[in-house]
Amino acid sequence: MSSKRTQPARIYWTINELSRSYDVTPRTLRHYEDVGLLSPLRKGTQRLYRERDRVRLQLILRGRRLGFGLPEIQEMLDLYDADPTEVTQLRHTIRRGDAKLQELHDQVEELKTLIEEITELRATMQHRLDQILRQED
Amino acid sequence: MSSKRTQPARIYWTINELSRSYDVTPRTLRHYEDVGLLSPLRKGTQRLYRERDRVRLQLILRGRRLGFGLPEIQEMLDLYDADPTEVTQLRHTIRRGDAKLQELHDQVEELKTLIEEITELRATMQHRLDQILRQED
DNA sequence: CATCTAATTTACGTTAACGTAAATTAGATG
DNA sequence: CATCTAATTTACGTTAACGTAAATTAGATG
Repeated sequence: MSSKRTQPARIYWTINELSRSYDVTPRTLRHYEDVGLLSPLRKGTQRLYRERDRVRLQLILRGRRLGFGLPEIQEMLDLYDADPTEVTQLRHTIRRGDAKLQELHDQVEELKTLIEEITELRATMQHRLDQILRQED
Repeated sequence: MSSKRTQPARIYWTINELSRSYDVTPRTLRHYEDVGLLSPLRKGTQRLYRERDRVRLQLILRGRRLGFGLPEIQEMLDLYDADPTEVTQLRHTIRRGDAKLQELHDQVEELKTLIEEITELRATMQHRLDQILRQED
């Protein structure tokens, strides 16, 4: 098992640094904070994002690419925040994790079905194309 | 190869019949028509949905479950409407189908990664829970 | 101290995907 | 013909996820 706890190259990022490296606007980062997805530190009035915020942002953006809404992304991020000393919390969080996993598996299945259908459609069109081109000779 | 062209049980559905069987409101069906996703016949002023509209509606609703927007769903539906006698159209549609397939494959990969992460998180929480319960004895 | 620059807050604007209410119409039925 | 019922159109409303503009602030620099 490879050890975790590798030193991150940096400790703090400003809003502009973080927004540039993930190709989002500062406004987007502030919005994610407004709805509770991120919670950077403050140095006076300025936001300071830590490694934790960076990781969360990556999860958020992947969630968006996958078509999830921010509330649903929130639910998934919450899974990472269960107090590991509280039996009740652990039990509940495991249950919700299982439910989410079920949904995600279903979604993979639907995506695969869609891929199959388009693949078959593609093949049909290719055959038609080949037929036409052969007739032209 | 099983023959296609099975007789559908019915030929026409009204907007209420269709909306009930797919658990959407009539307004939703009208909206999909407004944006060009469906195009039912008219008997006077009344809409008549055919088998084709039913199939399209299924594709639309699956697209929505997968998190796609209506314009993106439109693109995918367009793949089914290429004129199979036009070489140029076939070529273009095959290309766009391939591009879409690439995106869908990427999306499956991201989903699988997400599933793996949550699965591992679940395992970690289960271990913590087991530890705590053992200590209580 | 004056001037930049990066960041901030406030607040109104926009797009997508319908919801909802109101007024109208077309057949079916007694 | 009167009355229902299922549909229709019109048009304004709502939520999500930010965009955008304006006014303000906090350090950094000459």
